[in-house]
Amino acid sequence: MQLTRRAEYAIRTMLDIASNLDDQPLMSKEIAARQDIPPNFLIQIVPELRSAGLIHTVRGSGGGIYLTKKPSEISLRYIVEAIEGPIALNQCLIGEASCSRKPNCPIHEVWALAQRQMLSVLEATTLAGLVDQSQPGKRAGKTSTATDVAGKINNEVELEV
Amino acid sequence: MQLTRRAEYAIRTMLDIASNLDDQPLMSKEIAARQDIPPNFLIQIVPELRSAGLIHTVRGSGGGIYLTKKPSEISLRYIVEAIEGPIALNQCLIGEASCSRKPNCPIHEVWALAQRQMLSVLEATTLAGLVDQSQPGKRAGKTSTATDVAGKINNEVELEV
DNA sequence: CATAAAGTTTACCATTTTACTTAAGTTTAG
DNA sequence: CTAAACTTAAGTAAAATGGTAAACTTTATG
Repeated sequence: MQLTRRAEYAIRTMLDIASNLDDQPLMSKEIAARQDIPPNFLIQIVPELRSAGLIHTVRGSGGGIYLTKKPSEISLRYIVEAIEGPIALNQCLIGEASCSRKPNCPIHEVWALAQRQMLSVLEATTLAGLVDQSQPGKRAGKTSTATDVAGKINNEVELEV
Repeated sequence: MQLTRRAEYAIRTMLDIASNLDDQPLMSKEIAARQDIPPNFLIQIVPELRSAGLIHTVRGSGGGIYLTKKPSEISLRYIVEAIEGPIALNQCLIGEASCSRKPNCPIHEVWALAQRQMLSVLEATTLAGLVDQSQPGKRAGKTSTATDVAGKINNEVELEV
């Protein structure tokens, strides 16, 4: 019931790159040092982010990592699922035919709702929003922070049961 | 990031007992058979529910299990935490001093919000509500189903960031 | 009072996941 | 050509997961 370290490190890495204002790619080692990530662990995570299409990597001297999309287009959910695969708070929420007790299992419905609530936060939160929150003052335009999301959730997020 | 089988089985067990209209205690074996739980696994889970104060157990012939509280007073969160310990979607949400990156870690804030959203569902859902949902027709008075909760979440649940 | 029914306790087990570490590549700028 | 940087593939110790099994205690009932 907990985020893995891999995924947490992936989020920190993405956030570190998004916070980088220069155009030159960032080295994995630098990111690891800044974000308290075991460097040899991070170089294992980087290829996964690349396979998921979240980053580009440049090999060789002077190489490094940069984002493939704008920070405002990358949600936390997307990063987590790139590392851990689809989020499912209960086994019965995996795929369609994964629970023999459906239909009419009230337990299933509750977890489905709990998961939608959680995902709505992870989807509404983008790297751009997180950068704004850690770098106030520099905030520019339409991004989304946890505080913003908290206000929105109760008004705008669609809920269906 | 997923509920353990232990906790899922614990929920089914509690729901099975709450659905029982007789006054006599239910046998662990019967519950296991009805709820698709490996019987030898369930007899390991039952003592944990007892230690947590959720059920009373009666030993010896004619013994069995019954609830210590009214189904309307037992939330899903309570059952899950009885088995798995406190829920924490991210390591940094465990206790107080568990994250060296606080304060001002935007990642922490997002997970805290996501967790509150999830917990609000698990707290608002009681065994009584679940019983109602699986046994329509017999519904009596003020209980809470997933559908009800979905309606409530956006209006009544307190959110602070 | 014997016995079977029921929960209790403890120990064990195989498999998978987690969080890393290590080492031998490959690519590319300079 | 060589050092910087990512790539690939193993390996590994510890913990969690999902069970199974066996010996034990308590209690109703005949």
